[in-house]
Amino acid sequence: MQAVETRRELLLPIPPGFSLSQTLDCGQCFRWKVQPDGSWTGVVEGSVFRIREGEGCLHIVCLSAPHRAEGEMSDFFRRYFDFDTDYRAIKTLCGAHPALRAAAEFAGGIHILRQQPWEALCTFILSQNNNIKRIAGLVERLCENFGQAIPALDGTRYFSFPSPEVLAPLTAEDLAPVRCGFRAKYVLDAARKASSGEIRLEELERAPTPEAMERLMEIKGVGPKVAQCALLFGLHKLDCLPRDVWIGRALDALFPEGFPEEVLPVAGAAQQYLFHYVRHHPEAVEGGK
DNA sequence: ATCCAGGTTGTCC
DNA sequence: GGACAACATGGA
Repeated sequence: MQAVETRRELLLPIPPGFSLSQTLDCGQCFRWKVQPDGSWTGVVEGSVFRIREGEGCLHIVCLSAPHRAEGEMSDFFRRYFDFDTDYRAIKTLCGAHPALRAAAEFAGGIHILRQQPWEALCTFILSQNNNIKRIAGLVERLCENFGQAIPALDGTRYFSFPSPEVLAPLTAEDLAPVRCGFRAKYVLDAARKASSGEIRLEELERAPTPEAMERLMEIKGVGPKVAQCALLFGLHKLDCLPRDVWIGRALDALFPEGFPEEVLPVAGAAQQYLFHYVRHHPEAVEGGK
């Protein structure tokens, strides 16, 4: 089946196993909201979209002024949703390990999104020592206060994610309305280093993961976990295995001998299955509770 | 009221 | 090197 596209709408066939709701609600992104009818609305790279899954397709509507030319939306979303990566192969790798197999069976509809590097870095700086619900609130207020308003068809106010250049000159007091507490100074340091070119996020894609991590950790408030999240979700480095409290518990309980070596190259995806699984089955890693 | 959340920093040893 | 409190905020 082929993608069907007009200037504002797109019917995009989905690969087997993909799940829109799992992908948008697994803690890798914070700007998609589920609507009462089950569709999702969100802002990606300055445009507003509404998406629903059905009949083996993604039904995508652009609610803002289309930024892409005719025919370009399908390539854009194929890439955003990572439809060209073979997740079946990843799940086959996971299948050799009972715990990973269970996680992959439960959460195997997840794809690792290709988010903007700056947005991924910034949102995961805000994520530290925080819960997903509140992270989403911080991100929303950051965008409302410092992003650009985007006119949309549905009468709702949407905002772009603020660029490093917009944030760099601000002070921690300026960020008060975001209510992100001690994280404000971290966001500002990241914005300054990204906007000055001291750290060029896009160029880190070429660097090996350990080297890219070292660069990112030059930013105040960026440690190994946030760096790995920025690389996994913003630069699609699938070998990253960010270790938060949930994943830490899961790894301790399920892989005391260490994470299976043959899965390491795609540990980021496997990790995301695990994360989604233990969030819904905390008893599976009982002991840490 | 105390604990916890997709952690990191600064300060002790 | 490792251990540990402190850090803002808000929900359970």
